[in-house]
Amino acid sequence: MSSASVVRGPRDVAELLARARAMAGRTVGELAAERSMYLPRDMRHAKGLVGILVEHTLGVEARDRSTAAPDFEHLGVELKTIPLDRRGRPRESTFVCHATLARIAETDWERSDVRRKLARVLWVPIESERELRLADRRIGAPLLWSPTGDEEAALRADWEELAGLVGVGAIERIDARMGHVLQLRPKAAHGRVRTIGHDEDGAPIEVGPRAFYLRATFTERIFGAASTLPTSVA
DNA sequence: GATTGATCATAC
DNA sequence: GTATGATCAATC
Repeated sequence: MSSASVVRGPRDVAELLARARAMAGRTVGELAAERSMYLPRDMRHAKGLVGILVEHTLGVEARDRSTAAPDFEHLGVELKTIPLDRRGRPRESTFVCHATLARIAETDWERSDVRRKLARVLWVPIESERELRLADRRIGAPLLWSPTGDEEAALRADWEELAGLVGVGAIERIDARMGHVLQLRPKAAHGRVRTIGHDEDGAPIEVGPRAFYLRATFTERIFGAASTLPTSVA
């Protein structure tokens, strides 16, 4: 494999999986060196960097960002890295997608960005103990996942509750404690960012941008169900 | 220790 | 400025 070359997109899911499996056991430092990517010492300045690195390594191509299409659009597969602790449990919630507050009331679960993104996900675990240097973190075995019937029902219920509240102008009453598996949380470069929402009367109001996230308790079950870990979390 | 709200980097 | 890639850090 030549260094820093652009990786072409995988032809099919089998090729994508083969590439992902080939990454397993390698370190973030190795992958970064191949792609001539600089790794900051401080994780504070490296948020999202491993995600981009894995995208490039697997061949996610530049694409239209104006629609919420999955990373591998022609395969219908979304790529997500997920930080795991030494017990194999997710250390963080998982960003799903931006919430289009002004328009969310016009859609439904079936046509939602959340459902489209999560229809099929290639999870790439990253060994992520806090004290482990970024370059030394290893890539784990990938997992191609689609929601089970129960999982989709849970996602749908949360989405409908949250989107419903946004739709009736009650966004200010939503906080991250809502949602059993799916949350709506702030998502912005900094605290002064504002976007347009609507109040109860349909009048435009300025609110902080929000995004959908999967709770760690939800993603933990995904890995628990398929995991080869010696003990699952009772 | 887990969770919520805030924040950081990059592409366009 | 918006959206995607996430993790940090204050708080519970």
